[in-house]
Amino acid sequence: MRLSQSFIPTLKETPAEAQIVSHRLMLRAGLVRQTSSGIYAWLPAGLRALRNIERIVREEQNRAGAQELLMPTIQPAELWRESGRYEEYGREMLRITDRHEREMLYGPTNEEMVTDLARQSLRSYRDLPQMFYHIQWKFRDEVRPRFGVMRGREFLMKDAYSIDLDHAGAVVSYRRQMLAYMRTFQRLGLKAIPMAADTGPIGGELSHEFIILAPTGESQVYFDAAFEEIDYTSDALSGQSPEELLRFFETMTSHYAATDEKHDPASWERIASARRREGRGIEVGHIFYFGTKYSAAMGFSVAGPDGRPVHPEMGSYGIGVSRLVGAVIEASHDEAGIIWPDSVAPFHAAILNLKPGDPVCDALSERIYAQAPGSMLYDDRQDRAGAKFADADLMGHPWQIVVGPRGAAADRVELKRRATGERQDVAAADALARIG
RNA sequence: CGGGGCGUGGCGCAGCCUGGUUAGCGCGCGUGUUUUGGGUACACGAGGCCGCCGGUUCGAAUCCGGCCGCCCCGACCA
Repeated sequence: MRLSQSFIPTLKETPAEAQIVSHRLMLRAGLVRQTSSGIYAWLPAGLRALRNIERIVREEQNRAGAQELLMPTIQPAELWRESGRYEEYGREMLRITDRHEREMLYGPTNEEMVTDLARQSLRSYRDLPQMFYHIQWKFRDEVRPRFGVMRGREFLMKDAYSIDLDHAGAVVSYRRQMLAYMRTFQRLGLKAIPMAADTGPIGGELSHEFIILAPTGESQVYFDAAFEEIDYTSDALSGQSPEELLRFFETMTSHYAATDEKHDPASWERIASARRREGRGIEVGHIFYFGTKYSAAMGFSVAGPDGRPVHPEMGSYGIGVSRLVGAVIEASHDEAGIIWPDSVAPFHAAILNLKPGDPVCDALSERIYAQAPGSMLYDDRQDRAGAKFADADLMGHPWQIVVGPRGAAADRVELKRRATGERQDVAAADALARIG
């Protein structure tokens, strides 16, 4: 993408409404613009980051055996009356009436709809297990939206649903999702900690929330260093047989991890002090096992092996995809701007042409850009070098390829790694190979 | 929902208390010159129904009332 022709409106000053660092940087780097309280438009660079996160979430869901589908944003109130949540959910649910006076709602989650789809077509225990997911916009009419996309009213969420014949099967599905979550967050460059959690309005008996570490997180968290040491993407964890999943789950739940509300100093003291870790955390995912809560309430049953009807055991698994864009920035930034992990960055590298109009600089910049126009942002603006450096740091590209008159004459460019600030002078021909 | 605050060119703000001539400053934007490896300097210029509606007044950005929007703290959440 050529910056001179792109809609990436960066800001030198911070808009007054933005309080936390990710919100400020998202506005300043031209990733999003607010259209109403808690509702945002995603601009080209922001959308690219959002799509990258979405892609990783999708790959890990597929790997976990979940099938992607896409359910609507608007749902009929009737379904929610069946489960009893239409009344329960309260003002947080955005209710809509269509022209025929039918009551509808903008979905805050999809348990009812999944159960309805399942009961229409799943009739036998032979049809189970099933695991579905979709990545769809949700709406929760928060009393007080804040923190930019981290706590918006409209947000993009991955929600998955497991349907198993019995408790044993449901627990395997639950563990499978837990592993997918750890892999997903690791690939996003985040340190994630699973913590036992309350089940809230979704209900159920087994639940974990996933907290990622960020210096500006909302809550204090305490955990065992073990969580930092496991490579969740390793082959050892790729088999996913029930036995392997059990071992994994036991590892996850055997180590201490708690938010400050549930922190137990006595247990904490029992951990070797060198292994104690604490920090600030942001919740980015939540998984629930809720058994037959919806299948029973909504009359979803399948024929069991003995011919008798059985209510399947279900679970649901959410990841706040749009929230993660903010969360990644909270976890990775400095005074100058965003520091994107390679896997999330809207652009892998920016080419900074320090002297546009100079035939040598232009030719060299164009030559590099032509090699990978899809993954690079070419700063071809008629602007001062300082402005380009500042914008590139703000936008957080993992790499900057600096093309200046001095180096270009010798066919050399400077590579800057955003995360470390490290610079190296390399032959132009080697530049792309060096940055992967 | 309880408590607090704010709406003035694209962004950040001043002016409002103590109504009165062309509504101001910085940044950004445009043109020209200048500068050329970390937001250059100078000059000229464009851009505003002062959130909306109503009231008071000879006169309202300024005073009064209502409405709308946005932000912060708290309770609540992916």
